[in-house]
Amino acid sequence: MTEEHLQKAEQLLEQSRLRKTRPRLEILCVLLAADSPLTGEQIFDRITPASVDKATVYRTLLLLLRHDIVHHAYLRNRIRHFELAHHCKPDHCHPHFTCRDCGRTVCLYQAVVPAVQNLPAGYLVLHRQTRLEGICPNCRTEGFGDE
Amino acid sequence: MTEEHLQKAEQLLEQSRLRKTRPRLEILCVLLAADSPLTGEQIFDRITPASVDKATVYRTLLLLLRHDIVHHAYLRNRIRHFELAHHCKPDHCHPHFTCRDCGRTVCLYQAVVPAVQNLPAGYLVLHRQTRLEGICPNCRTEGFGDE
DNA sequence: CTCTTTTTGCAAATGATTTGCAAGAAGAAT
DNA sequence: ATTCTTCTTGCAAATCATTTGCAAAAAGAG
Repeated sequence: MTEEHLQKAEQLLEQSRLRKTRPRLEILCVLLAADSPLTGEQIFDRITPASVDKATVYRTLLLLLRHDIVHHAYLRNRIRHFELAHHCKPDHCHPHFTCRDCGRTVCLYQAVVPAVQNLPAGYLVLHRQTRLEGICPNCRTEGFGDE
Repeated sequence: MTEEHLQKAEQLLEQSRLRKTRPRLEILCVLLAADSPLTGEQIFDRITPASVDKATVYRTLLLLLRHDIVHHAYLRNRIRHFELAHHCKPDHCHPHFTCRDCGRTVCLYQAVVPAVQNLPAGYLVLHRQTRLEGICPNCRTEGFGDE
């Protein structure tokens, strides 16, 4: 929990006029330090041990979700993953790539998702989400070792 | 459970060399008759009452998933939705549209999803999934009534 | 510093999905 | 058709992520 993250966390709460409490700051700092979406459990584990209850973690994530400070996605299984909404445009999130080999998920911030073509008339799209599945660069090169 | 669906269901099981059992046929018929992805619970409810155990429904769906006869997606909440893989190409499913108003999800079979642009080098994409959220034509026109 | 309103911790509840296990079908072999 | 072996099912109980009730504790206003 660096000083820089802490300040950013406070700023995020201020912007939404939310009280600055210990659990909220802890959770935001964890998310600020993360480089991929995390589950509630993972967030709980990364918080200063036992300083925040798990129920509070989930409750807080729901709050942050309502204030659009974090976004969530179901990446692989039925477990929800959370990440800061930083890199998301109002109408769509960056795509998520999940590796079938190592199971890791990465956010592809720089990738561009073109609009869906040939949409039937009458649908108003407010939000888009793209999930990619495959083999990550890491796992692809690893195979070469023993062939 | 029409005769036509029953035949199609048997055919699907044959193709994967799976035993034709009562629960499997029932479940496939439900999915063949559905026009949108269904949850395990919904499938259970639509089956001839009490003829199949709920655990069997889930177990069977997992089996069909492994044989690529059905696909699944998390559409709104943590609940899994299942549908026949019929309309899916090997590398991607049709997009799903979920209405924020009525909550219904529809499959947009005719929509075209362009490939993601500017993907970082080294990623091998095997599967794509697109989720759209917004207002459906039905809910959009409904608003005009009382304004 | 007091007071009012939110939040939190703790424990227990939920609810979708899984799993263990013995009884019951499917399909192959006889 | 009957037997046999293997795969499936039903039932009940277990999981596990997530929620919820409630009284105690903290935040921020006055």
